[in-house]
Amino acid sequence: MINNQCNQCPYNICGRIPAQITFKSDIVIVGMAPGNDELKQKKPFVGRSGKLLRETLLKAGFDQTYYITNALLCKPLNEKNVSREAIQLCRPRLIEEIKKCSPKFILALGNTAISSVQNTFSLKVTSIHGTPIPYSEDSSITVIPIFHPAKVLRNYGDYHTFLNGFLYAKQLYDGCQKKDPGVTQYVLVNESNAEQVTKFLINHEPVMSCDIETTSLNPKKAEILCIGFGITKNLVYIYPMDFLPYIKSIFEDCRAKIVYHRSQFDTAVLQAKGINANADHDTILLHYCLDENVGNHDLKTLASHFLGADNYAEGIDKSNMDKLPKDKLYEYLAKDADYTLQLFNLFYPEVIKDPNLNKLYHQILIPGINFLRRVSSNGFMINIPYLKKFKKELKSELKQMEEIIATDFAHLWNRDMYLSQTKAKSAPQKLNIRSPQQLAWIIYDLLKIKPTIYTEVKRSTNVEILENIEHSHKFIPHILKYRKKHKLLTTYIEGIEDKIDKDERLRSTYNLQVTVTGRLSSESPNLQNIPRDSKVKNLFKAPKGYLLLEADYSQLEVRVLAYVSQDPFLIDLFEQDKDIHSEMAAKIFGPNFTDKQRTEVKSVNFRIVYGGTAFSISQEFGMSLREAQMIIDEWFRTAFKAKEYLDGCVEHLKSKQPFITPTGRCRRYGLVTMDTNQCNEAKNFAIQSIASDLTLLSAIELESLIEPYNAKIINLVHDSIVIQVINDKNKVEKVMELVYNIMHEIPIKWLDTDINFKAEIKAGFSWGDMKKIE
DNA sequence: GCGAGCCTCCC
DNA sequence: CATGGGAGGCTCGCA
Repeated sequence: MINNQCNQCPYNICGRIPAQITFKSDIVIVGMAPGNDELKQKKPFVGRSGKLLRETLLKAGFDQTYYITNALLCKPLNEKNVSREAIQLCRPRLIEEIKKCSPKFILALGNTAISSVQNTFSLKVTSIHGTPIPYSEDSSITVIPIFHPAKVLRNYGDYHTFLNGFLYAKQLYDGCQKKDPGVTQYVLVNESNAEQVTKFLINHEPVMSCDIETTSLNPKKAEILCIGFGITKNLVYIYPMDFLPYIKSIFEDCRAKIVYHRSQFDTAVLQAKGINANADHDTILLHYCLDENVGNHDLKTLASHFLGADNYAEGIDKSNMDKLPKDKLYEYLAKDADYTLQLFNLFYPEVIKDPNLNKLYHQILIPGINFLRRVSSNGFMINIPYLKKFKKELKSELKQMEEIIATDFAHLWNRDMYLSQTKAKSAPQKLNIRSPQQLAWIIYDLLKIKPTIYTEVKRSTNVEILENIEHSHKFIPHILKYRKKHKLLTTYIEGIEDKIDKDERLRSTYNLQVTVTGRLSSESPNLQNIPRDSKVKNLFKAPKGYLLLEADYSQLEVRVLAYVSQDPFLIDLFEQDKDIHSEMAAKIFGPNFTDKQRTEVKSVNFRIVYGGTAFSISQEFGMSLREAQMIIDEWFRTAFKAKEYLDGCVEHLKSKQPFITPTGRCRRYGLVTMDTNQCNEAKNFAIQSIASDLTLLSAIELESLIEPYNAKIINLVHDSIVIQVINDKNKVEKVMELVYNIMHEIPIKWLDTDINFKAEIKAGFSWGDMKKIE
């Protein structure tokens, strides 16, 4: 099938699959391009992707009568970035092939296939996955975009979505109706109907959706433009903001439960306007219960996947909604509210029929999301004069260091040599010290330094490598120092400064639906990765007249390991409140262990719960593999039940059954690959998950108990709770006692165990200067 | 302007 | 090949 087009194609030299014999088929499957296996066998989809594709087709109920081809006949030079030119050149051939098959459905796998089939580069598989669209060449044929199986093999969490795509395709093939969200109608509230509509909404039962449109994505700055209430499929009532008293009365008196999508934002905005809104339900959390694998639970994506909604948000800028004409704004709001309610009616029955998910949703996620909104709203006080001073210092130090690069190290940069010796397409006149590519050229090509350690990234310039070659050139330590300071300035000084509110407080967004294990995530800014360096932590302070308390669960994950494995050695250790690092060191090295050995064991104690290997330990401490292996073997010989537990997790993974924790968390591995990464994840899941839930549950429980003592929770970091409390001796003592007791009791209550969970409390006026309190 | 890749910070 | 879970800043190539 070589034609004139091929002569112009950049991939013409790479080898191709020859023309296939076409045959009539109702289903045509279009992939991307051949890989090595495909080229060898001269057939599309014969490798790992092909195996997964065939298995999934079978699982979805498709028999063997489909025709498989690719958007490209040749192997691309760079699979991650396929040339648009090549797609267009190969397209006429694909169209011809499809025509000969005369299919009813085309399954387009991945972006390259979709681009070719639909003759456009604007469709992305992640947003239109599983949404049927008419074929660009013949609208009587339906195209269904689905992930490329290679994507699923790289990220097995996508398997659920992938399988759902095929299942839906099969339903359509069998003649089922397309999903249809219906036509959303809205009633605009005005002077004449406000009274009546409000009364109607207040008496409506049992559930209604609520969504608001605002002028900003920051709840503190956002002005509400309009509020919509969805009461039944396709029917939404919209209040413009002139009706605030009516709106208020709905939130105060309504009998229905209110469902939001990403309730933190809407309820925070309403709270800022003096409306006491709390989330009864949240579709983002419901979907998270049903699928912890997808990181994105965006309303638009869910509405498209589950309701068959079109791309109704196209061209709408969420941060600039006041620029939108009113009719467009209302239509958009109405759809958001309508789809939220429709999704709720779809997801909620699914969640409550599973006792674990039901418990997780009602007892943790819903109380949790309202709690986290309040933690965020409390905010963490920043020492602004100190921040300004710190910033100035760092800026001048960085400038000095850049000048040294420009003068003393100028000879290390040769633009032309760099361009000719690397694949770089462009390069600056002066060296950019922040560019890993340029740095790699200097280290590996110009200076020809050979690091003695291995890294996953080729020609890496990361800390490990730089420290390894620190003495090879005086330029290297300079880079290390620069990187450190630059990180400090950009991420922790400027990144924080940008986000301080008018009242000198920093408010992070805590997400409850991001991680697969149930840990929280924190963003804008991330308050969970503030450097331990006290110089940075001292940016965070207690307000005047207040004190900071920080309560940490000590060795939380090891204690959870003791719980899940019921290991007698570990349980006994915690029961007797002994120092786990010393006890373990004594078991491994005998009673006369050195401080260095204790440090090594301490590190192993933490790594064990992540599935750490002898290799990584030997790298960290520069010991032999044999020595590292000995430590691990002895560790597991001592805590043999822990070993059994971790091995059991791998067995459980093999069984393809979900992992479930006592708090109702569920980890489903749709595609079980049994690779190292997945096995380690399986070992770690319950430990990390239970540990983070214990902290969250303790914090939720504490919130109302410490409130009478003028104390508020202002941050959470995985196993620690940061509290601000009025600086009054009696009140501080009372709060500390409560914290200590609750953190001890929550595991007893939730895990039904007598394993001794213990908190450690520190106090201070500044986060970088906290002293342990006995 | 966007996304991938790299790097660095946390538990 | 070789420890799990995150956020975010920067560069660079592409559109």
